[in-house]
Amino acid sequence: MDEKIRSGCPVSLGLDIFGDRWTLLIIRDLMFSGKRHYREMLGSEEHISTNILADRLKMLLDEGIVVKTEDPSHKQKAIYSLTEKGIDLLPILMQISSWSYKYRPVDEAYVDNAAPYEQGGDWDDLMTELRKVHLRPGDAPTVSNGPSNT
Amino acid sequence: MDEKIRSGCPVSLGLDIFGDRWTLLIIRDLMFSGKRHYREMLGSEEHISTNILADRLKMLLDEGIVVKTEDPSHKQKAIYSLTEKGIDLLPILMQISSWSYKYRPVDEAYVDNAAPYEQGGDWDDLMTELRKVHLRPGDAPTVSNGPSNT
DNA sequence: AGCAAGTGCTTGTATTTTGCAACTGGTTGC
DNA sequence: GCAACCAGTTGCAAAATACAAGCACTTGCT
Repeated sequence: MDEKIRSGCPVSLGLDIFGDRWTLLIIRDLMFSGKRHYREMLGSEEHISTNILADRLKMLLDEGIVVKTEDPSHKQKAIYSLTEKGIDLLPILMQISSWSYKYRPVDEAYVDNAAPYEQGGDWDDLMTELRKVHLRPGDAPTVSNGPSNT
Repeated sequence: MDEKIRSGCPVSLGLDIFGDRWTLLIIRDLMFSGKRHYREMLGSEEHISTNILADRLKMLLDEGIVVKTEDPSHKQKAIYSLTEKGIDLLPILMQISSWSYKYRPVDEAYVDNAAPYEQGGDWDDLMTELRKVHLRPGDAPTVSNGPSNT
């Protein structure tokens, strides 16, 4: 089930998916904070509501940006991972960060991390790293989420 | 008059401003479609509502991302221009486009334009061009809207 | 064996934002 | 002097969001 498409413009088509206050923060958690579980993302400092998080994760699964697997250590635990499509969102997050470092009051706690994310940075290394962590080959999703199930 | 800040994270700080369905489309209109007037933006194919457009333009003026000047040709006409801060959003739009070209059903009408926007493209030339068109030196905003920040 | 804490959510409700359509006060061209 | 155009504003319904509980389990501890 595709979300509503407003036009064939590439900017618009991107925003149709992640043009909201929360979606890219979930991606950020997966990419940079090493958060892989629902409760961890709930605990991020922006305090996303549990129903919104559930809704967005469902959408990201539907879109093939994220996959869900079982955690062997706990039958109720789910591990969320980025797909290649999700990892490819990194340059967008990087450019947003870059702009914010220039124009917004970024917290000092983040400034240390700023260097590697600077313009012309080595995103490729970072993406390679993300692929290693998220894209374990042969690791098909074990928690099926039939597109558009209830 | 700062909008609500959820955290000091650079991604979050960016989304606090343009993390919605419409704001970046307005920037796109100013950047790529040569639209400089209210009515022109209203006419874009995504059909933004007039109250939303008015609201977002007000916010963008407050944030110093856009400035408003009088159109000498018509006393009621206003010209909207990007500031440097606004022009610096170009890399974000480019990365969004790039991702959409790869993963979304971009309309054929846009595919011709795709080439110059490809990865590693020469955004600098485009930004130089935008500065020429939007940043006319000594052209201070003639319609004051009391920006409350830098 | 029993219980508290933890798991990914769902449900219900109040508040906020959005979408839609009509309308406003003024300007301009003919 | 009048229709078309200008940048918006206003009012209302619908949708999205935030907040707080609750649910059906599983796990670790005793």
